[in-house]
Amino acid sequence: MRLLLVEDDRLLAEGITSQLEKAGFSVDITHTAKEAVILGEQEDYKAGVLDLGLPDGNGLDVLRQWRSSKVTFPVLILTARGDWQDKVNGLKAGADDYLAKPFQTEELIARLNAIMRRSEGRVHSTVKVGRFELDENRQCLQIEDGTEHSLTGTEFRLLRCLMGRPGHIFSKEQLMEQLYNLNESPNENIIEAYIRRLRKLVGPETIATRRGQGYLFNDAV
Amino acid sequence: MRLLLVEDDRLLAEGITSQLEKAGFSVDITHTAKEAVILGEQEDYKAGVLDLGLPDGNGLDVLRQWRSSKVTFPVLILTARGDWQDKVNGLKAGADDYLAKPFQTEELIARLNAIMRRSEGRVHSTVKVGRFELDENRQCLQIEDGTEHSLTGTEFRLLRCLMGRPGHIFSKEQLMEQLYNLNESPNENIIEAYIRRLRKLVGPETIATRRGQGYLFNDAV
DNA sequence: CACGAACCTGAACTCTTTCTGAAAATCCGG
DNA sequence: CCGGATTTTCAGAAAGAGTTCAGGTTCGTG
Repeated sequence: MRLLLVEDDRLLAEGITSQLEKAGFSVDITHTAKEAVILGEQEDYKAGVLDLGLPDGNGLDVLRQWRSSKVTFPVLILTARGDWQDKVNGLKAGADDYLAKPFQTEELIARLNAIMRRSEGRVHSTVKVGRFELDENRQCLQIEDGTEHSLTGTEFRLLRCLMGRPGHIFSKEQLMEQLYNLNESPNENIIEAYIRRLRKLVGPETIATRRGQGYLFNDAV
Repeated sequence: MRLLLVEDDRLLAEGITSQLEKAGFSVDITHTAKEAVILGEQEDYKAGVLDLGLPDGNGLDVLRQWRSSKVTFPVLILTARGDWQDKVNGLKAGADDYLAKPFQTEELIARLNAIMRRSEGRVHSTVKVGRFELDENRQCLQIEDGTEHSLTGTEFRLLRCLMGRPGHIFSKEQLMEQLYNLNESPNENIIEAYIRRLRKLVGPETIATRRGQGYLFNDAV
C-alpha cells in the first residue's frame, strides 16, 4: 500500500512516515513541489498526503497538475488550523479530505484509510474472497472453518494486494512495487518466500502460480 | 493486438506502421478525422495513436467524440514539439499520453505498451472467435463448454496472433517474426510444435493448415 | 504412381523459473 | 544491550517452459 507524503518539514515528515509504516503503509517522502508532481505522475500510489506550504510552490498547484494529468489517487491535504480558505480551495482542486495541523497521527491514518476505501468504492474494512476474510483493522485473516491468524505487516500487505483483485495476475515486479518504496529494493526472491508463507495459511491451491507471469488469488473456493 | 493510427502524412504513417507491426501490433491506418471517428466507434482496438493536425478537422474533436460515445481504449496523441497547449488540451479531452514530433518509434512503442498496461485494469480485454474467447489479462483461453485453460507465454502470443485475424493465413515466417526478435532464431519446426499444442486445446479442425502457405484460425464455429 | 517437400508427432533434452528449508540479518520493545 | 519476532538472503531441488530431433505421414506434382 504505497503512499506519497509531500511535506517540507523534514523532521515532521520522518515522524509521520515512521508511524505510517508501522500501520502497514509503504511511504515515499518528497519535500518539493516539483518532485511531488513527477513522482505522483510516474509512480503508482494508493493515496497522497499533501502539505500546502512548500518552498518551491503552492501545494494546490501540485494537486491541480496531478488532476489534470490523470493522477487519480485520493489526496488528503494538510492545512494550518482554521484556515477555511485553504480547505475550500483544496477540495475544489480535487482533494478528497483535509486535516488541520497539528494533528494526531492516528487520525491521519484513519482518514487515509477512509479516503482509500471510498476511492475503491468499499465501505467495509474487510475483504472477503471465497472462504477467506481479511480484516484490515485487526490485520488478521479469518477462515470459514472458524480459525483466525494474525499476520505480520508484510504478509498482510501482500495478501491484501492479491485478495483485493481475486483472479487477477500480479507480476512479481508489481508486487514488489506495492510492498516496497523507491529506497528499498530487496531480492525478488522475497516475494516467493512470502507467497510460500501465505500458502501455509490459505492452502497451496488458493494462491496459484502462473509461470513467467505472476501470482493470483483464486476466487473459486 | 489491434491499433488505430490516425495520421494524415501517408509516408510517415506507413513508416510507423511497418515498425509497429514488427513489434507485434496489427495496425489500421486512416488519414481523415471523419473515418477515424467511425472506425474508433465500430472496431475493437486496443489503443489509438492520434495526430492532431488532420486535413478535415481537429484531432482533439475526434478524441472528444470518441470519449463521448464510450470509446474507452487508451489514446496517445502526437503533438508538434513543445506545443504545451496541445498537450494540456489533449489530456483534458481524454488522452492517456502524448508524444512530441519528431520521435523515435521505439519510444512510441514503449509508451503504447505503457498506456495499454495501465488501461488493462479497467477494461476487460478479450478476443472472441466462434466458441473461443482469449482473455488477454489473464492469458487464458475460455471455451464455450465452460472449460478454461491457462496458456504459456509462447502459446498465448501465437494464439493471439491467429485469433486476432480469424480466417487470415499467417505464413510460418510471419509467425516466427511475431514470436521472436532478430537475435533469437530457433528452428522453424518450433511453429509446428506449438501449433500442435494449441490444436490439442482447440481441436484439430479449428486451426487449419494451408500447405506451403501457412496456418489460419477457422472463423466458422 | 513415385518422389520430394512440407507437415505432424512424441519424446528427449536444455534452460529458466519457482519452490523450499534453513540460516543470517534486522528491527523493536523492554 | 538482550531476546524474540520479523524480514531478507541463500543455495540446492523440483517443476515447467522452450526447443530440438528423428521418424512417420500427407500432399502435390511431374
